[in-house]
This record gives sequence, structure tokens and C-alpha cells, in this order.
Amino acid sequence: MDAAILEHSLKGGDGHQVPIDLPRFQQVVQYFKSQIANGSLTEHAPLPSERRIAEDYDISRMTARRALDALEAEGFVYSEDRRGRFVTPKRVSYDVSNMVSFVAEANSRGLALEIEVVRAMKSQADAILVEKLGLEPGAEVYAYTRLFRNNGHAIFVETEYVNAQRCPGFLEHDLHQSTTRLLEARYDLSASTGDIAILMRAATAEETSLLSLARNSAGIELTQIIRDASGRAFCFGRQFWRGEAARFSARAIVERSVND
Amino acid sequence: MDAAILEHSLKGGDGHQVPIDLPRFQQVVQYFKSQIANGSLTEHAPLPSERRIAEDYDISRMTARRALDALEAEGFVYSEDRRGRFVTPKRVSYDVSNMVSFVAEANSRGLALEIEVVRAMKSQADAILVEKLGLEPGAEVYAYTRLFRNNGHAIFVETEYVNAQRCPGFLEHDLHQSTTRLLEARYDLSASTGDIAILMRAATAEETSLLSLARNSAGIELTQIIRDASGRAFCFGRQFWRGEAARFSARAIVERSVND
DNA sequence: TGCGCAAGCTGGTATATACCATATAGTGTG
DNA sequence: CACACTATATGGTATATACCAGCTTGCGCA
Repeated sequence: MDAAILEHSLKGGDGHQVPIDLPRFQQVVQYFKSQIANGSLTEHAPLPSERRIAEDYDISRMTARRALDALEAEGFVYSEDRRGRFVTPKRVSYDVSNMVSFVAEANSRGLALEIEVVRAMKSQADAILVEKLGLEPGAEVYAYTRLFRNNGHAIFVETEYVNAQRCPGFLEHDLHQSTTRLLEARYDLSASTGDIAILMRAATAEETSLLSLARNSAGIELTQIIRDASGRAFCFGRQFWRGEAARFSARAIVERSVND
Repeated sequence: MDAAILEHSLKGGDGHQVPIDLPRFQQVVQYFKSQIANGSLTEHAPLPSERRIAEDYDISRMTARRALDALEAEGFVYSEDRRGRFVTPKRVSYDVSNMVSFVAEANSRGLALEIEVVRAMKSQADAILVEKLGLEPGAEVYAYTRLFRNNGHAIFVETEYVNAQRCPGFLEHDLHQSTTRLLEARYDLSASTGDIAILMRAATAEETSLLSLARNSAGIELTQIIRDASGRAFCFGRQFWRGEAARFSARAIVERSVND
């Protein structure tokens, strides 16, 4: 494709009208957005290289780069270092009100969810865990970090902490499965309530590399405290999601006072 | 401050150790992150200009820009066109399980929440509203868009749609207040359950300008369907938040089956 | 005193260029 | 056939430079 064809496309040749006074890099952004929207570029399809785009559209490589960086920041494409840029796949849905295992539920919906255990260790509760899990300072916890992929594409990384006293020998089990199930089957700990928090933040260095994110990119952190019927917390989890990878849903129910 | 002082700071002069093999723009990123973290730069404090940073740290302006763009993408600073860059204020908390008005609740917690009505009109339900509000195609709805500021800093923009038939004359009321309250007081419509969805996405053009976001930046969309006790939806809302402006929390409760 | 204009500052866009490190594919050799 | 090397392409970092548009400030004039 050459610049003339881009002009053609941008001016509405394929039915997509674009304001003509946009900066050039924004025109390229719009062009690829429309290509993704109309299905010309599908999930994981490679985009042209920076140099190719610069040449084709008669802009400098840095300008092409600005366009691609913008597409990446908005979540439309992801990049792999020295390999290329690719179209971001569709989001997965995560119902946080549903306290049964996300893993099991996702797989039953046809998702091909793979788990990679990054790290697993026993350690001592720090200040945060003391608060979240209601432990005494220095109490032992099992901590394990797992990377979750959907169809081979990394979507989030999770670190969970479980009370070691209540779950002896926890790490000896296979962690390539739903830990909610594990806790229920082996330790008779079943989730009754959960406190969930969601926020957008920058990825840490480890998250950046595990999720092959661009440097300095943001994503979604979801933390979860799981309690048993007596209200005691037995598991604390922190997930960091690629921002464009998920849609979180929840159900709220107004609590009626006892006088109702 | 000159380059030598930056080097000094980066190498641990102020107690902050930074890997020496980082790219130069990342060193600047780290430097400002630490300045924000240790309180040397507080909420809304101005950062040096691109040119000033370039000169002080002996890097080109484009490299300084890369650093500032990174800080902005990560949510640590926000920029105002041709005015400067400033430190992002602290997040506000939003409990989505709490179905009473966010506005009223936030103000009672000491937040100075201001509302600006951007648009208010009567229109006809499109396909999305037909589904979300359970209306017949072409049914009338009131639609209004409001911008919310905290201490003068824009944090999110919301568009709500209410069933016009159930809420006659809705737009004649003052929209600078909690609409949850309004619906309850004037139309006897009180929230019983809500379906909430949260996802990270790119800002639209209007959101970008209302929230004075950088071009192509991402934020958080929160949609909410509010239902009465009979399960009928009477209000659909869509909020778009600055990504770094909020922390959303929710409470999940496992639903026991009737056999329990 | 108050208004208006100009200068200087800011961020935003854009180009051209250079070099680096590595992923990938193609080539050649044992 | 298997392995090692090499050429090429890719994204990542960095510089120097130029111009634009609009916000702020301060100066000078009425």
C-alpha cells in the first residue's frame, strides 16, 4: 500500500470517514483502528513494521512509531520485541461476584486457559498480609506466582498468599489447577465472602516481562481477600491484568436493614 | 539541578538505588517517581518543563519527553497543554457494591465533588439501551452527561440514561446532585440490584477533552444497570474514569442454593 | 489605573539520522 | 542431515532540529 491508497482509505474510500485536520500519526492510528474494526486485521495478525509504515505512508519512522505506540497504549495492538506488532485478541470476561474458580469457569466456557507456575515459596507475612489475612506479624504463609495464558497469549499474572497454618503442605499440590478447588477439596476451606478491589496502575518490572508489555504501560490490578463462613480470611490474591485483556463484572445487591 | 546532581540522586544519594544500566529516559522516570514517592513533589506540583529537564540532565528534549510521556502513561503525572505537567493527586475510593449514591457518599467522606452538566436531552433508545433497560425499540429516554471534579481536578465523566416513561420531566430537576436520590425522592424508584462492569479502554475524543487527557490514553469504563426490587432496569449509566483517579471495590457473597 | 499587545514560555507535531541488540531465516559447512 | 554462521529485519534508544499554537507574564501606553 502506498500513500495514495492511505489517503484514499482515510478519506472514506472504505466507508470510514476521518477528519482531514488530524495530525499525520493520528491518521495512521485511525487507519489501523478501522482495519481492526472492520475485520481486515484479525486477532494476532501482524501489522507492518515501523519502517514499512514510514515508507508506505511517506512519514518518518519516528512518526510511524508514534502511531504504533498510541495503538499500543490504547490496547489495540501488542508488541513483541524485535518480532513485530500484532492485533490484540478479544477480551475475556471475569465475573468477580462469582466466587467459584475463575479457572474452572473459564475453561467450561471454552477458554483455553494455561497456567505457568513462576514461583512458589514459603515466607513470612509482611505488614500487608498481616492486615489482609488477619495474621500475627511473622506468621508463615505460602506464596506462589502464576502466569495465565489464553490460547498462548499471556493475559494476567497472579500472586496468592495462603495461611500456612491452615493449609499445611499446600505447595506440594499441583498448582496448575484452580486453587479455589484445591482449598475446598484438601483443606475444607470454602469461599463465603470476598473483598475485591480493582484499579489501574503501572506494571512492575516483573509484570512487564511476564506479560511482555511495553515499558511503562498500565494495566489492571485486581486484589481479592477470600473469607470463610465465619468471616476469617484464608487467602489473599493479587492479579495484574493486561489492560485490554479483560472485562470485569460484578453484581451489587442492596442490603436491607433488619427493620425491612 | 544539573546532570551531576541527577547522577548523584540516581546512584543513591538520597537513598534511592537505581540500576545503572537503565536507558537514560528510564533513569529520569525513576528519578521523578522517587521524588513523588518521598513527598518532594506533592499533588498538583508542577514538574520542570521538557526543555528544562533536557538541559538539566543533559539529554535531548525528545528523550526528556519520552520520560514525561512514560510518567503520564503510568498515571504519575498529568499534563495540561501548553501549561505544564503536574503530579497526579491521590485516588478516590468507589465502593460499587454500595448502591447508595456515590456523590452523596463521597461528599460525606470529605471529598469536594463538583458536578458540571455537559449535556442533557431526550432521545430514543438505541439497540444498546433497548437491551440494557429492557425497552421497546424507539422508546424515549432521558440522556445526560456530567463531568465530575474532585477539588477542581476532573476525574470522570458519566452519561446516564433513564426510562422517560417512568420518569416524566426528569431533566427539569437540578442535575447537580445525586440522581440516585432524585429517582428515589421524586419517582419512588429505589435501587435494589445492580449489574456492574469494569474495563480498561481508550478514551473517546470527548472524554479526552473533558478530562484533559493526553491523546490516545486509556482509562477505566464502569457501566451500571440499576434495577428495582422487581428486577426491572430503570437507569443505565456509563462512567469513564481517569485511570489513576480511582480504586473500585466490591463485595462478593456466595449465593447458597435453596437446598442449603 | 486598566487595557492591550508583545515576548517568552509551554507542550505538540514532525523529520532525519544513528546505533544497538536480538529474533528469524537463509546459507554454508562439517 | 545437523549444526554453525551470517545477513537481514525488527523494535528500542537517543540526538539535533524545526515549526506551530496557545498560555502567561510583564511592559508600555492611554
